Amino acid sequence: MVRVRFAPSPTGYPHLGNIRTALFNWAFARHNNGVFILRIEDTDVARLVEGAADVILDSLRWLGLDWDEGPYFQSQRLELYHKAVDQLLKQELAYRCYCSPQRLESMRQEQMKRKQPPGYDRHCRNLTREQKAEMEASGIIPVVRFMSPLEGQTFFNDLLRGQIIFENSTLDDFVILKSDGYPTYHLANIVDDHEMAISHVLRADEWLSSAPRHVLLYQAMGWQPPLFAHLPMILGTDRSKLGKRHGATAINEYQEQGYLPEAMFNFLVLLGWALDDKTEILTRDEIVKHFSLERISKTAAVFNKDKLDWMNGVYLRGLGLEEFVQRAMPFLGRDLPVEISRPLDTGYISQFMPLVQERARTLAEVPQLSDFFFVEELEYDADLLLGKIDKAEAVKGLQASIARVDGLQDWTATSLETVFRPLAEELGLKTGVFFGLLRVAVTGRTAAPPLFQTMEVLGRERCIKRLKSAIDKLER
RNA sequence: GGCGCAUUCGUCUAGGGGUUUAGGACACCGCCCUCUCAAGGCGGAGAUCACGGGUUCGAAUCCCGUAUGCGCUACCA
Repeated sequence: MVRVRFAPSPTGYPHLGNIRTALFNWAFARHNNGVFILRIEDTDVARLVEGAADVILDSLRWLGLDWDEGPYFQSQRLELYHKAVDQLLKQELAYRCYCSPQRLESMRQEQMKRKQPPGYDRHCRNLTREQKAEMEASGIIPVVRFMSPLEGQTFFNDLLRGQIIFENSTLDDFVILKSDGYPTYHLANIVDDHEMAISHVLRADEWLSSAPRHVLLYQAMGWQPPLFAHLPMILGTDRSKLGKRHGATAINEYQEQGYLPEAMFNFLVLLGWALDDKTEILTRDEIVKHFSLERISKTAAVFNKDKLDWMNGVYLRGLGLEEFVQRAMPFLGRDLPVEISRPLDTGYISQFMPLVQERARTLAEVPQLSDFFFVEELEYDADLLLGKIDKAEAVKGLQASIARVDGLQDWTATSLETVFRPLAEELGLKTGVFFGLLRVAVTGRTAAPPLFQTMEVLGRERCIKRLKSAIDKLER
């Protein structure tokens, strides 16, 4: 039975890398009809970020990474860890350490200065009974350290990278229980993974170095360790570990920026995993069907926003009109100028959304792509009207247009086109130039959806008003 | 500094000894379509597969070194 877990710590908002790890775990579980467990590793009271756990849960829900068990909170399972610590203490596989943070700090400084590998000097490892009693009496609250073997090797088989071997002499006596009574990651992690019968630990590469500690702890507890696979990391553009200085990294920011969860899902799975030599767009079902550890790459991946944008556009265009409108609505409400009265008219919006849908790469672009459909007064620089023609020609063209269109029988894209094409010729203007003039007059910009379709949606009244206002602008 | 992992176009990747003149995608450039933009179609440029040694009839693919990058080296996860 495959049982995997995603075990984030609520010390910050989940970034792309965290979520990609969650995604791989989820996909692995679903592919194997296994169980996906969510566990919040909130053992660092000092760095805990208010609300982070909720953001983590929301982000997972947003991407549809549903969990079968949990969320468990380690802060509510302290007895479990204390029990393990007691066992290790009793077996003399761990010991209390009374060293002050100051002593540890100066020890490290000294080691650095001498270019020695930093690590706990095992000062408290061999305290005499009397010394221990003395320390206890002094009122110092100790930490508990694991008694690492001084020689030999610790090894395990990483599912992705093969046999990994560490010299025990390079390991120090790491802390397993802090003085505030909370366990460290290392201890809590192995206790819970054992307790929850985790079969595979799929976690980021950054944990590889501490894996031998975990193996040692499993051995000390007399437990069978799970299988390990250390996943490649996701790096920033500068190839370093993802962090705040890389701009938007928290997954919820992408939601706010108008990325579709299904696009994000697809994009993220391809950061470190590939189906074959050409498939880029995969449905969630296809991913579940084909996902396998063997096809996970071993090298860290740089996050490429351009490709995400492209992929999001693909998904956006694949949406049905109604679906697209529904998804775009919150963004229109949020970003359209405040003067535009709400609630927005869905019927009207649905008329031009097909035009916008083809052009948007994110939902957040929808408002700026379509604001001229809403706004009463267009604001633009009159010079835009004068692309390749002079003022007189422009005014003449606009006046002729108004005259021609004022009494037009039916106001549709096709009928408008049959009016304006000949008019361009009459005016001696290339269609590109003439239509460009009209486009600016009607939309206030040089790049917009097809002119006549736009005019049809805008309606006669509004179009004529805008043509007139363009003349005003020129003559002002 | 020590330990560990990694190294194929700018980026994401395919490749698991001969089928490779190293394939695809994003981005980039050009052409087509076209009222602009976008989308789409076609084409192009872009990787001496980090480097150096082996093994082999034959290596991007296996082995060993070197270099570089990243990670860890906390009473953080």
